Amino acid sequence: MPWRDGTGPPWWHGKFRGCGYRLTASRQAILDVLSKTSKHLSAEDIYLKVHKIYPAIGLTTVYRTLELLVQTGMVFKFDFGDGKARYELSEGPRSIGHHHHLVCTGCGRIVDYTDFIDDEIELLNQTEKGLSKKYNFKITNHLIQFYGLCYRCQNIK
Amino acid sequence: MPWRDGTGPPWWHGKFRGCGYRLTASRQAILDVLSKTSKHLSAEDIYLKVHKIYPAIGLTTVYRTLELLVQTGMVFKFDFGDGKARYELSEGPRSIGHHHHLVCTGCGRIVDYTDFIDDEIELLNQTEKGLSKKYNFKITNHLIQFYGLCYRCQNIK
DNA sequence: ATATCTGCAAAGACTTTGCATGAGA
DNA sequence: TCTCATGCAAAGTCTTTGCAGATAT
Repeated sequence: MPWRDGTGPPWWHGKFRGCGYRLTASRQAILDVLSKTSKHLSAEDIYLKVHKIYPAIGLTTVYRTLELLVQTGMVFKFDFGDGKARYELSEGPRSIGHHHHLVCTGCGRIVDYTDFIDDEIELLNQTEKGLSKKYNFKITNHLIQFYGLCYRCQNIK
Repeated sequence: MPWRDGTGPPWWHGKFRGCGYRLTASRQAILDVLSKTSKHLSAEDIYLKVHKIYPAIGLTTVYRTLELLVQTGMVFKFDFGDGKARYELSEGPRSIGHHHHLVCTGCGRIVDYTDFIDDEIELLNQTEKGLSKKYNFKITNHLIQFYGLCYRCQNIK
């Protein structure tokens, strides 16, 4: 199974092996799309993109694969309030690509920001530790979003 | 219009007047339920509760009212990943009742916590300020949730 | 070989919309 | 009075499920 960039098997292979799941062409293609994208894709977005490189795939498989990926923690599922779920490859809460979201409640525009991530992460670590202990949770992820009006939407009406 | 506890008109009256919306019995009843509840109600939960004190109401009105309340910022809408939206009376990000959520991805249980709110709020204020400036957003709210497994779900399987 | 995965079609769940009636200011 | 609000029923969207055939290991 050749990797198009010659860098060897993607990091997610181990994950699949370990869990006893099969790494099929569909799943490969979905992960491929997710790993190369500009984020915030809905299930249908993903379906359409994957369909181009792997036309045999069905929307059902996309949903089923995403569910699997979310459960194994490889993908994070977001809700920005527009009725459809969005998916992003999860690189772990402390990895380079980690970011939080700023959502415009007027037009739905989403800004990824990383500006304050360091301070935020530091605080989140503490909070996480405290919460784990107090409530006996094993915390795996967090979600931080700010809501407001973008420049355009502030000036409408 | 008598208030059952004799404390005078609820704080939301002004809100309605100011926006030109009518304060109808349905809306009153919905706000009433929201203001007295143990939180995290879905639209249907609210419908059922309101229906008891105001049987003429329809589910449609609940949805329409909630949309209105969310838009005016009086209510906050949450998604905990179980397919239905949840609603909470918003008391403002710095008010007494403000809390964040800890969500069990195993069983869906939700814990409200306030333990670390003060530190979190302080950081959030700074972040908010920075984001507002940099991205030209008028920020009105934020969402913080931690995800993980509760004690029970950690020990299953 | 065999347990897992997939596509299609149909069902399911939550939410929104159209329209005529009813109610607040 | 006149606009805004409501209920009912129907439609809309996103997502999940059933099942027979295909596939990975």
